[in-house]
Amino acid sequence: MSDTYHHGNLRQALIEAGIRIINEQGEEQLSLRKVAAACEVSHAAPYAHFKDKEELLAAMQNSVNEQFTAQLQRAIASATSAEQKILAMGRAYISFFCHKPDYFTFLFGKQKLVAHLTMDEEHEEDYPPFKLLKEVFRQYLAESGAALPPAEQEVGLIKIWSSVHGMAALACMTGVETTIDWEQIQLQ
Amino acid sequence: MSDTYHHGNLRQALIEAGIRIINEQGEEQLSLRKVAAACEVSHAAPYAHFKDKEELLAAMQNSVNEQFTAQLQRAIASATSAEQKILAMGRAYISFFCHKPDYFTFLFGKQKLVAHLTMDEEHEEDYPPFKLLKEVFRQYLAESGAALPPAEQEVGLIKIWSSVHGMAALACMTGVETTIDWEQIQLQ
DNA sequence: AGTTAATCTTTACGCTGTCAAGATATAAGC
DNA sequence: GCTTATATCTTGACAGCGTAAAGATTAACT
Repeated sequence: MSDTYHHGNLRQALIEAGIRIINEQGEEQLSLRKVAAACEVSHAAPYAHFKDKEELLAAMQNSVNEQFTAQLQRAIASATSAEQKILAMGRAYISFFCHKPDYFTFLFGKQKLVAHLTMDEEHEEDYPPFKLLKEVFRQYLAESGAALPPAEQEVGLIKIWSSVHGMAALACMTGVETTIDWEQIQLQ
Repeated sequence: MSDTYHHGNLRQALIEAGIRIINEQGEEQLSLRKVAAACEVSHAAPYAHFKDKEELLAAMQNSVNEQFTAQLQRAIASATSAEQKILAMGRAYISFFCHKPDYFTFLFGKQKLVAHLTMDEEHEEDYPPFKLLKEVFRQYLAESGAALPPAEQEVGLIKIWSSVHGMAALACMTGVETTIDWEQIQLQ
């Protein structure tokens, strides 16, 4: 009878409503029923699009990860040398979470990252931001000319990601992102 | 009537049962009612000792943090020079979470760390592991003799903590703690 | 037009955190 | 020693949660 029995694009609306709730009320306040209500839909409607609450959360994380990856890509594109690309990417990585600290816990809170910490192969299923770093680091190795043994290459890769991710974590956990200019801290 | 109407030390028992549940079933499976049941006590009994679920969680985190800090202190005590103390502490930091990855999310999942990232003052309320690092880093600066300007000291402090914490995060998130010997990776 | 599949609603269930009221054990005061 | 008070624990209740089943509504296809 009603002209809006079908929502039209409920799946996407649920994802966006969920992200909005996280930004406005925090992740702890997020519930399937609230997300459904925000879309003006019954509390069981989401089950037509997601088998689980977990599956909705995964879709939301995918969406946020796309924003994150896009920001990293823009930073890389804006730099010329491979070394500058790495530094720009690190700054963008930290900057992203300084502006949205809630996203840090949301993306990394329940561990599930796939990342082969080796330089030898390509792994399609690797976490996209990590794949980006690996690409740029490969360029850096080629550009610098030094033929490092594989073990040292992997250590270098881990060191860069660790310090960048660690700085983002510290900024978000300590809440001092406003008093310290993290992006200005030299990475190497 | 019953000889065990009063538990004796329910508060501590609840804390330990909660930590046990996290280790055996994961943090997501933890509920106040399960913790109470594990202590063979009614579901509302915890409210005589904790105003909230959050307050019980905070007490559990305190307990885990004490184990963590104790391990760091042992590592520091086992080294001679300040430089070795820093390296030993970093390895212990990473080692702690490699052996208990669930503790990483549990301790750092909901951001709340207090840490004044400056070298000039003492702050009693700072996160204990951070206070330890600050102490040892101060020793290191004195030992190395180089009189760095305060800004560079603080950057050094942040860099060390970031890379160590970041490595622990990566180890826990990627689940490769078994294939990579994180403790062997040189920190500096 | 009639069938099928996708989408959404309604209803129901068990689990959760929390509160209020009452029961019971310990401690304190006389 | 008895009473009183306080801390501790139980019972019962409530709203909110995730989820499943059954039915209603719409869209798509033949």
